[in-house]
Amino acid sequence: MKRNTEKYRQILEAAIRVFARQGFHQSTVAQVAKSAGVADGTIYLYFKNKDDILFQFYEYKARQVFERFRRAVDEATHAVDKLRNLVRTHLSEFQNDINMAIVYQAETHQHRRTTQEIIREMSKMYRDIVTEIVEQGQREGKLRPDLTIGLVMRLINGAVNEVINAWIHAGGESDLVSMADPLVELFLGGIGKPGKGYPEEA
Amino acid sequence: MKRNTEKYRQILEAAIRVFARQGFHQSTVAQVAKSAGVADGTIYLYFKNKDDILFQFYEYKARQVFERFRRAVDEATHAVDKLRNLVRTHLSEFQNDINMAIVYQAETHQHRRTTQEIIREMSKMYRDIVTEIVEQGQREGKLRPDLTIGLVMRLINGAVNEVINAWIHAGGESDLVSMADPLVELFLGGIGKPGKGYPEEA
Amino acid sequence: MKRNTEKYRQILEAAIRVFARQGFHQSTVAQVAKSAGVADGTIYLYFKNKDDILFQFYEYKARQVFERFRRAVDEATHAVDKLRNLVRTHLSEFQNDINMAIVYQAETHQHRRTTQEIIREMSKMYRDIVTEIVEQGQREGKLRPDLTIGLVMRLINGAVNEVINAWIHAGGESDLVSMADPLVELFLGGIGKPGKGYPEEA
Amino acid sequence: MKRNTEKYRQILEAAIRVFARQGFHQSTVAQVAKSAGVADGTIYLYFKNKDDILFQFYEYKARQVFERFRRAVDEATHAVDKLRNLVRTHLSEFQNDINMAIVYQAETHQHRRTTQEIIREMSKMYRDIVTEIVEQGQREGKLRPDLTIGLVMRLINGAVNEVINAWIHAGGESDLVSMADPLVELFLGGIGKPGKGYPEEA
DNA sequence: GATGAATGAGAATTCATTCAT
DNA sequence: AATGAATGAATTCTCATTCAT
Repeated sequence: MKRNTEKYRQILEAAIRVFARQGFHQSTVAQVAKSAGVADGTIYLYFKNKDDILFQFYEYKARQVFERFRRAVDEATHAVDKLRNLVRTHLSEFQNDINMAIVYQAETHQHRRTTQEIIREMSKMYRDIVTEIVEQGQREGKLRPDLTIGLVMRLINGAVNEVINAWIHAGGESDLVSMADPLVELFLGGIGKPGKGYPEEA
Repeated sequence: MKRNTEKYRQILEAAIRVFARQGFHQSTVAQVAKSAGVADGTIYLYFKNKDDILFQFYEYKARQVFERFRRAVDEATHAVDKLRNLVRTHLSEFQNDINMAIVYQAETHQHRRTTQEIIREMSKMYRDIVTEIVEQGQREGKLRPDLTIGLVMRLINGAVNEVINAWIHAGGESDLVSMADPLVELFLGGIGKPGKGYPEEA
Repeated sequence: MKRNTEKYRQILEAAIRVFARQGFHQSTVAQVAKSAGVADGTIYLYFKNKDDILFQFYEYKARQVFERFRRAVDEATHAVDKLRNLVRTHLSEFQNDINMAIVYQAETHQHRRTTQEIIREMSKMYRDIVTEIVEQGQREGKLRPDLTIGLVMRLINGAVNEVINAWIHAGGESDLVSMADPLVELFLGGIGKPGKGYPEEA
Repeated sequence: MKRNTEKYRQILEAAIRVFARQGFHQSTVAQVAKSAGVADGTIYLYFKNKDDILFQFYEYKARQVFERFRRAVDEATHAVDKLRNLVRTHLSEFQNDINMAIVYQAETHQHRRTTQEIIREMSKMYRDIVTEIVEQGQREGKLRPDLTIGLVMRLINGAVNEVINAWIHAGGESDLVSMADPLVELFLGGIGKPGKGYPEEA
């Protein structure tokens, strides 16, 4: 069960390619093997079973992505810049690897026992980042003081995910990253006309 | 292939129950039959095949829900109230039928040929509603004039979906509808502190 | 289990139609019922089960045909005329009812327990007719005295069946009966050139 | 989908055995697998599906037989000897492999889409052989000059098939090949008494 | 380590037959 | 007698997984 070998990576990438095209369930181990250029049995030298491939996808690919979110956020000083970095990185990472994006979006909502734990962990990572940004932003006086962290996280993550989904559905052609700044402005300012009672009175 | 009979409804509800618990793919027709209290073969008197059950779920259940969104929105006069009704109804419909919610959230991201068309149709319905709200809100001077409809739709739909997902993951115990107003306020006012440069200058 | 009623005949005819188009096995009882304009369950008021429909086909249709062979043969006085009548009637009966012809030719070679007995019986009828013709023909000095009855029967029946098969394969358009006299001449005279050593020396 | 392997042959032979005993339709893939001593799934490594087994039977077994007809005919110089070789080989090939004989006779009259093409092809092969024999025989002055090829082919093929069928029904015990020469004499001389008006005047 | 042939459990689906109405 | 909805046994086929080479 060697990880970090060239063949491990080769199989995992092939799997993501195949899963992206057909969905995890519609894909067969034989297809993954063929796409990876190895024999069917070889898969089992690197992965416990088919489910484990998906698990490793989260463990090895998705986790990496989330760690880059962390790093991107850390590169900024102010909360609003951190937020901008978060959204930008989120979009650019998914744009850079559309197969990863497709698999992530499609399989994350299936309540699989195998992946439940790690998905929860990544969700927590995201929440931690947003929490940090919100609290710092409030200290900096840049964000409203009455925010519910959980709700803000859902607002941000939900909207970004939805933008990614739309991009996938459209074929992944357009420039996803260019949506980052408009999105952030929307997060910050909302859709209500300023000075019209929303939401200063809240 | 009788629709609208008692047995049809009975099987469809059973299927949703089973799919919600195990996911569509992990569920067998035999399980659905057992849960519906009918013989395996009976399923095929009402549904073309297993995929057709999922299709009918969208056609018969989800479509109904989206039509209720439409009606709820139509009951309000002003754009902001329409938005509030949309979000409230969205949350309350899903809260009222958690199995429907689970199946909808889990299966909508799978790019199944069978369901693609109807999902796209519902997505369009949603976009039409948001478009109407935004345009009216702008005419009323309540919403910012520089909004990109697509982005606003993703903001709203994405955030609401994410809230629903979190609720599902938490076991569906809490009161989902109570999140409606806070969410709407967030949409309208954003998270930025008013008067701090976001986004009045835009 | 009423026979000889109008509905019995109606179902049997429908069955033959359906079996002719699709083969016995590929046909479903539901298709037969539909083609007969009755409910599925009604079939079982007239036939024990699906196999019984095929059995009744032989019992009621094919047997009738073979009895007409008998009668046609009896109408002639001389052996050669009897033979001619046999072949003519054989061809004309099958030409008159192509569905019967198709089902008979297709299903007779399947060694079904249900139909074995009656097929054997009809085979015996045929052999009796041929035996009679041959023996009479020999007494009349018109047929060679050294014939093996079994072989003659196979020659005649086999050739006639083959002609019918070819006709079916060709779509049943051409005039089958017109092959009768040429066939009989072939039976009588063979394909060898007379006086060239065949088969007088044998 | 490896052909020409030992296991391929093993499964095909087992299938023919099972089909001969029960008929193609009455046989299950599981029975074939068991009879071949392999697992059910193994069948599908060598055959596309159940129908393909029957197709391969024609492609690999029956075609071989027909090619032996060709070769046997080519070994003779004179038309009548060619005819004799054809009939002898036909009977001896079927006698040598009674299971093949049973399956061939039983399934050839079912108008299956899968096998239609190859059966037609073999039928054409047979017709070509007969045509060649007849034309050569006429040139040699040994066969009547007024023969209809199609009819002659049906006479020969039909009679031979009928002889084979009778042999199968009788349990395949008797010596089939010994019927060859009597059959050929019958073909050549017919059943009519020479000099009695059949068919010298034609 | 790598292979890929073989396995056999498991699932979808069909359809002859029954039986309450 | 007639119906046709319901049944569930039976069958084909798939595919994750194993293991001898």
